[in-house]
Amino acid sequence: MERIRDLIVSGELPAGSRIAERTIIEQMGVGRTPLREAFKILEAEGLISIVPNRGAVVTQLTPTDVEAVMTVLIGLEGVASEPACAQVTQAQFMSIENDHLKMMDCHRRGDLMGYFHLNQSIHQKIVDCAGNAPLSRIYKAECARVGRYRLAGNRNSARWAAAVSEHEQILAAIRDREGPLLRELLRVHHLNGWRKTREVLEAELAANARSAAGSRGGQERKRSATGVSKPRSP
Amino acid sequence: MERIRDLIVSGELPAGSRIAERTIIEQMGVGRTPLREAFKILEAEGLISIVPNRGAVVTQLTPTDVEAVMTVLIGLEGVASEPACAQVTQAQFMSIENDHLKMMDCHRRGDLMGYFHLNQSIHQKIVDCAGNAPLSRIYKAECARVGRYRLAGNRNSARWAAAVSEHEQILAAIRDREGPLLRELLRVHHLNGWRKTREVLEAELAANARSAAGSRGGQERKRSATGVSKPRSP
DNA sequence: TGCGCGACATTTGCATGCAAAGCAGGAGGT
DNA sequence: ACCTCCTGCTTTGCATGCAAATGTCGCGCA
Repeated sequence: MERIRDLIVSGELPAGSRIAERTIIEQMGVGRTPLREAFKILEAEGLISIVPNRGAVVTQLTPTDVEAVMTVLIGLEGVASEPACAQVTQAQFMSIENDHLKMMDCHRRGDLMGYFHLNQSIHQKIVDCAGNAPLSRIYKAECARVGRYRLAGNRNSARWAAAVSEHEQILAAIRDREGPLLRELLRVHHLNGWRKTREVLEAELAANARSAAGSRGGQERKRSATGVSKPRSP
Repeated sequence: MERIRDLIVSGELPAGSRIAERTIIEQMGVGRTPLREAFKILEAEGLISIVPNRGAVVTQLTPTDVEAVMTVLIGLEGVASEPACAQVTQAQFMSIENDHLKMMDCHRRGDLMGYFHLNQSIHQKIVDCAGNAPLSRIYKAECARVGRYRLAGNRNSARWAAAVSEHEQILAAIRDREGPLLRELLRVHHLNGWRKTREVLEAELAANARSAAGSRGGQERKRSATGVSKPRSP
C-alpha cells in the first residue's frame, strides 16, 4: 500500500499514465480487493483519479495547478511559523539542525535526491513544531502531491546554492524564535524556488509538446498511457 | 456513499460510536465491497478511523483538536482572502449575497440548521472565489470534519446575532475588494465564534463526564459500541 | 460468590467469480 | 480508399465465500 504511494510520489509512474490493476497485482503479489482500497485512498489524496470503468490514472498537474498547491503550502507554513517558534523544543531544533547539516552535505556532494528528501523533512518538521496535527497532516499530503514536480527546480545550481543559503537564515530564525521573520523567510524561499521550478517545468512541457507534434500527434501521450502495463505478456 | 458521509458529517452517528458493516449494508441495501471502499475514503478524510479487525468508529475530536482545525481554517481563509477579493466576479458576489440574505432569514426564523448550512456555503464560496482548487478542496474537507462540533456555538443567541452582524461586514469587504480587511474580519469572526463554541463544547463534555461517572463507569461507551445506536439523546 | 479459562459467535480482511461497460480490430458497404 | 458498424477481448465494479482474529458468554473452580 505504501509502496504504491511511493511509486507514484517518487515519480516512477509517469504522470498521466494509466495504472492497470493486473500489473500491480502480479508485480506486488497482492489481491485485488486491498489494491482497490488503496486506489480509493490514493484517489482521496488526489494522487490518482479513477474514472469509472476505465481504471486509475496518475494525476497530471499543470504548472498552474502546482502553483495553486504552492500557495497553499506557503499559507500552511505561514500558519505554522509563529506557533512553531513559540513551542519548538531543544530536541526538535537539534533534529532539524541535524537534517540541515546532512542536507548541506548532500548539496556539497551533488546528491539531488538526498537533498530533496532532507529538504522535505526539514520543512515538515518545522510545520510539525507547531503542534497542530491536522496542519501537519494536510501539509504532508499536499507535499506528496506536488513533490515530483518540485524536484525539477533545484537542477539549477545557482538556485540550489541560493536555497541552501536561505535555509541557513530559516534555521537562524527558528533558533531565535522569530516567528514573523520565519514566515517571511519561508514565503520568499518558496516563491524563489517556485519561480525557477516553474521555468523548468514549462520548458519541459514545451519540449514535450514540440517533440509530440514533431514526430506524430499525440503519440507520446499514447505511449505513456500504456505505461505501467509492460507490453503484454505473450 | 455520499449518504454515509452525510450521516457522519451531520452528526446523526454520534462521535465515538462504532459503525457495524452489517447495519449499514442492510439499511442502505448496498454490497460490502463498495461500503468498505467508502469506509477507506472516509478514513482518509479523517471522518472515521478503522481499527484492524474491530471495524470503523466515528472520529471523536476533543475541543483542542477542533481548535487545531479552526486554526487551519482561519489560515486557509487568510490565504484565500486577497485573491478572492481580487478575482471575485459579479455573479459570484451575487451568489454569496443571495446566501447571505437567505441566511439572515433563517436567523430571523430561528432556523439553526438552515443558518448553519448557508453559513458554511458562504464561507466555502468565499474561499472558492480565490480560484485555487486545492485550497477549496482542503477547506471543504476540514469543514466537514469539524462541522458537527461548530454547530454548537450558535445556540447562544447573543453570539448568533453578533455572527450575523460580522457577516454583514464580511460581505461589505468583499464588495469593496478589501483583501486584508476581509482576512482580518474572517479571522476575528472565527475566533469569536470559536470562543463561544469551545465554551459550549466543554460544558457538554463536562456534563457527559459527570453523567457517565454518576450512573456507571464506562457504560456509556459500551452502549454506543453495540452498533449504530444513537443513545445520545434520551 | 467471585474469578479465570475455554468455546462460540460475530465481525472483519482478503480472494475469487460473474456480469457489465469500454475499447480495439476487422469486415463490409458506399 | 474511407467510413461505419459489429464482434470479441480486456478490464473494471460488485457480490459472495472462506479463513483469521477478536469480543462475549457460560462453566468450572477456589
